[in-house]
Amino acid sequence: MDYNYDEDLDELCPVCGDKVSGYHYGLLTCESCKGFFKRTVQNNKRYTCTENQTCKIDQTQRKRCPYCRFQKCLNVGMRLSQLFALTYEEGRNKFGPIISGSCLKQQKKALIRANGIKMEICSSIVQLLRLTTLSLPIYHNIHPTVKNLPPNPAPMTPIEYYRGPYGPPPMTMTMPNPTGLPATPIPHSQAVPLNREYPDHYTNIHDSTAVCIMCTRTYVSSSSLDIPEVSLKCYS
DNA sequence: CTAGCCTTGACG
DNA sequence: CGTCAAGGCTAG
Repeated sequence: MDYNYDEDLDELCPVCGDKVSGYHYGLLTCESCKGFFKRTVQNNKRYTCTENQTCKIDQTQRKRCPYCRFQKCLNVGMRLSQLFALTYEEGRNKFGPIISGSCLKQQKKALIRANGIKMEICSSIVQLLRLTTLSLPIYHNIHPTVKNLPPNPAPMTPIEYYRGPYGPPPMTMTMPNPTGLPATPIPHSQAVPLNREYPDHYTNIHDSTAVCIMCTRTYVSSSSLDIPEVSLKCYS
């Protein structure tokens, strides 16, 4: 439970409320939810909920309904790195250390300082920031199944979540870059705040707030949240 | 099956 | 070399 890679990670898992052990599949989660998400996707697990698919998931009850747990994993924003790896060269997720590392931690701390907001909202913003940094040409090459994620909280099975046009690839499969785009950062002129066209169904944030981490430009926001520009990275 | 610990590989 | 995240391993 207290296996911690980083003493700084004193926050709670957005899925079950356990102590986070680091960034896993796109956001700060605990070790158990990381493993659960891994097993679920890896083995194409199919769960069913014996209740109303609204089971409460917390540290003590997370074992009771894997269905609702997995839904919550998706709802809070857990994603395969594959989606992000598409934006860089193929192979291991190289996006993670850039977006998920100290950069985001710093961002989150700044958010908390600036706005006094808590973990749940932070996760949403973190997720929002991710989505807003994908360039449109690359976004179009993300598999439609992932792109057309159903509205929250529509249920989704692991296989639906993960299925590709040629059948489910193995977990460790690296996706070739279908665009032929160079494995280089995207110039900010091409970086489009995607949530304007494609609202993030999993964060419930549908305003037009968008921050381009490629150029530190903060787009007009209809949100009252003040997103600081700390740690925004410019690659151009 | 769950969850904690370990190993591996990428990156700065 | 240190850090980080993904995946492997295994005790319970």
